[in-house]
Amino acid sequence: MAISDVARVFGLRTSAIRYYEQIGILPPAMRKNGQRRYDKSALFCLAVVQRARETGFTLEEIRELFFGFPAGTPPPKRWHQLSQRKIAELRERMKRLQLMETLLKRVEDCRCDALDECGEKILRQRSR
Amino acid sequence: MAISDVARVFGLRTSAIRYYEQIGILPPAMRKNGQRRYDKSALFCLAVVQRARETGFTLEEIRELFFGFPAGTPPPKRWHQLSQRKIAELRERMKRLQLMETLLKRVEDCRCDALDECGEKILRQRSR
DNA sequence: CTACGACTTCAAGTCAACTTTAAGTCAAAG
DNA sequence: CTTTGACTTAAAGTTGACTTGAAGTCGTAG
Repeated sequence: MAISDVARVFGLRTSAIRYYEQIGILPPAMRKNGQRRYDKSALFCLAVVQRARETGFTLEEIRELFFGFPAGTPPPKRWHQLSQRKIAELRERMKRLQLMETLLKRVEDCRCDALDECGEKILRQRSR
Repeated sequence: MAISDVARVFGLRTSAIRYYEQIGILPPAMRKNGQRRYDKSALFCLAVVQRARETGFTLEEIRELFFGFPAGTPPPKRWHQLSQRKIAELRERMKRLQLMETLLKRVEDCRCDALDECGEKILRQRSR
């Protein structure tokens, strides 16, 4: 499989795939006339990367998933460890979104005649 | 009020305040010996900016809030219009977080012996 | 032979929202 | 007079995850 095919299958740009290889989260691809060719195990690897991205892991965390454990550490243990941190992070982000929602609703109650007045009210509220 | 006082009151760095001024979402501050001095109305303005940031608005959207409407447009109308877009965006982000949560939970069911196997399963699942 | 399309590398650019740095000004304190 | 500390500016750097651009290589079709 050529890089453009892989890109199509995974919905990625070829540049992204090269980038993943460059930063070392994909192993160097086999070459045919200097061009990358991908076999099943390369696809499996990329599938893991993509799933991890969808799950919210950063590329750095994905590197950790692959290389941050003693060789032979089983995947469940790896995933679990990374998940712990991620779930906490997720909760934080949920809270943040909920705060934003609350503030958005409060915005709808604005009856001010000028933006200065908004600022005044915000400061008054905050100092209490 | 000097810039450092304003920064302390608002929990911002002075550099952030200068930056806001630079990009035009804060009006040029009055000067005393070349140094910025802030009066009430400047504080009100910054309060609006900060509240909008907390609410999830980008600096670009805040610029819109201040300058993207015909002069004299009352704040409620301004806020409302921006809120509409933002609420939709918020829903998208919530959905994304919920997907991440789902995927995180699924990760916990991993029983694979090697990461390659994870990739294989992901691809099998996806093709169905 | 040449043109084409797809690939290659490496460096640099992009985005948002700031921060950091370098070099300079100023007023008050010692 | 000099030092100190807070301020000033403009420009460059930061972050993460890529993308884009320039310049070059390859195999194939005409």
